[in-house]
Amino acid sequence: MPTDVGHEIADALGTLLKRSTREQIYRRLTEGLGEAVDEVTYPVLSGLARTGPRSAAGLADEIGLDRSGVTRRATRLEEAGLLRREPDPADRRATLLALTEAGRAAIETTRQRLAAHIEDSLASWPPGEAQTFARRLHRFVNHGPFTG
Amino acid sequence: MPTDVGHEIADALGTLLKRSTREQIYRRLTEGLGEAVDEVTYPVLSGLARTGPRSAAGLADEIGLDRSGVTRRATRLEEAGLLRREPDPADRRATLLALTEAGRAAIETTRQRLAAHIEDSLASWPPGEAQTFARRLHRFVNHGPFTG
DNA sequence: CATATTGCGTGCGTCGCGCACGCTAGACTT
DNA sequence: AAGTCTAGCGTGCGCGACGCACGCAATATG
Repeated sequence: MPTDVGHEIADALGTLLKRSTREQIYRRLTEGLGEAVDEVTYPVLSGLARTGPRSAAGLADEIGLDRSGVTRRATRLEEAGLLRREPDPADRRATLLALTEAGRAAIETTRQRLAAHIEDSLASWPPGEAQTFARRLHRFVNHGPFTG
Repeated sequence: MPTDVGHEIADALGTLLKRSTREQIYRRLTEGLGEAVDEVTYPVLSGLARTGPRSAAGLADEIGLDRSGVTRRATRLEEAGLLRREPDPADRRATLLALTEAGRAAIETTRQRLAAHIEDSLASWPPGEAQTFARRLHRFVNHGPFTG
């Protein structure tokens, strides 16, 4: 029960990033999406859903992976019918990665399900606290100690 | 910019668990500890610091890893002088994993440094908000949607 | 005393990753 | 216009981490 803010957050992060916790979260994140979607491929789908069709290099930058990794994941997702490669009309060497309808539907469904699960679990919190927490967490993750 | 609590938290978690973010956090978590300590071995040290000397099996359970993994990490840390194996006086097949003084010092130093970094980054938050956030985060991680 | 069980450590196969290379296509120089 | 340089993608290779299954030693059980 540290009264120290920094330590409390640090410990929470440690727990959150542990393999077991991480895999449990991802298992739920990818539940029912078929075996093509897992901890590794999820960020590809998620990234594409956020930004729309995109080159492999750009996507690699965003999810912090080597381009070769993106290529391989994309191939797996392509074979599963969740993603398609389309030639960039403006640049004939580039290939745009885009979600198929199935891909979009899959990730959207799971996002909904996960969000519902989280909200259920937070239903016992005092009213308003969950909203505040969500905003703070968002701020912490996107503009906090690890993102400059 | 979802007003939806569940989605906002889900997205934040997604970002947080991305490889790039994760590795950045761990890089800072293990900064200056020598190359024996990294994303993989850190939970071993952290777990031992929390619970004291412990059997490999028990530790494996806690950090959600196979026993073989714990064995290997322990060996690495042992060679680096951060951990020592001592026979369990009560059971001669068991080996207790315990931090050495160097191990304890190393992880303590880093915990301090990380906590300070986090607090620095949160210094611009309105007074009290950081404390509240830390408590909520702790609750979310340890008694939230993914820990029953 | 014989058998089953527990606890560790190790060999093996699998998987994900980064790096470096080759190939194609566009950009730039002269 | 031709030659060279750069950008973008995919693939082969080696590395490291992991889980599984086995063997060995020690304890529990009947």
